[in-house]
Amino acid sequence: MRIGELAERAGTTTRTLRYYESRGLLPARRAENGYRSYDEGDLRLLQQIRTLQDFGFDLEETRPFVDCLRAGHPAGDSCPASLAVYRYKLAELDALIGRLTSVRAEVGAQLARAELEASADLPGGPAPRCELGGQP
Amino acid sequence: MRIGELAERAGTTTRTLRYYESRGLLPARRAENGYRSYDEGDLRLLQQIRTLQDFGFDLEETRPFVDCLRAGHPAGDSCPASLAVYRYKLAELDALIGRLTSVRAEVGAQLARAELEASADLPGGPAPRCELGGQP
DNA sequence: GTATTCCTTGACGCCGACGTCAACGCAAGG
DNA sequence: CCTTGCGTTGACGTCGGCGTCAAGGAATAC
Repeated sequence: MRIGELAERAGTTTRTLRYYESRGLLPARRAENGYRSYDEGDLRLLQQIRTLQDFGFDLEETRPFVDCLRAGHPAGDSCPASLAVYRYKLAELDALIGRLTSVRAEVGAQLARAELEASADLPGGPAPRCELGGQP
Repeated sequence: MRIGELAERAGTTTRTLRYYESRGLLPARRAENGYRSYDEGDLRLLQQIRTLQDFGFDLEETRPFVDCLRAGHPAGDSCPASLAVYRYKLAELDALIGRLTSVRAEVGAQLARAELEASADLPGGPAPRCELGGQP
């Protein structure tokens, strides 16, 4: 199959495939007329790349999976190098999620505080101050 | 104060300050010799920007806070536009954290599965299969 | 005077994963 | 023959937030 068909079947673009080839990730055989020629195996490699990309893996990080598949293994993650990337990625995700979660808490707190102060300034007077048994 | 001092006091670089000015975010007065001149108020503005940047806000998203401070309000988030950015950012953070969390779960599951399959292939035979009361 | 350190503007570099355009070749249908 | 629609390579553009020179002026120390 040619580049356009592969791109369409994988839900990507020809530009992307040429880019992968330029990175040495997905080299293509060539037909007599110079056209790139792909088979079903290439589609599988490409699907592996795309899946990991969707997970947010860097392109380089997909390489062990692709190599693993091309080495004849049943799955891209059947090789130790792939597992290492999984583990690294998990640690990275945990760190990122942790940071974002604490940022979310901070921002949420700031918003709550700012909203309080705003509602305390707007109406007629310092605030309703609710009906607490304080200083009358 | 001049640009170097402001940068140092804010823990950033002169390049960053010039960049902010080029974006119209933190314009500077000029001394007679052409040097940029800042005061304590500018430091406050800059600190506001840096805080939000550390939270992951885009530079443009800090603009309402800076404008708010410059308008004389006690805090950068004392204005409705700032609160709107807070809310937008919270939604964005929630969406991102959600995506990352589901990706983390996916990757974790893939790792577990791949590790299982690896350990089932390596040793002498299909697996130890533990000592369960099964088919002897 | 001169050495040092600050300041000025301008402009290119970087990063990743492509998008987009240019200018061309090749194959097939009418 | 001509058009249409694939393919080819090459090269520049994108985005954000600066880093990193380069070439020069200004203020201070000695």
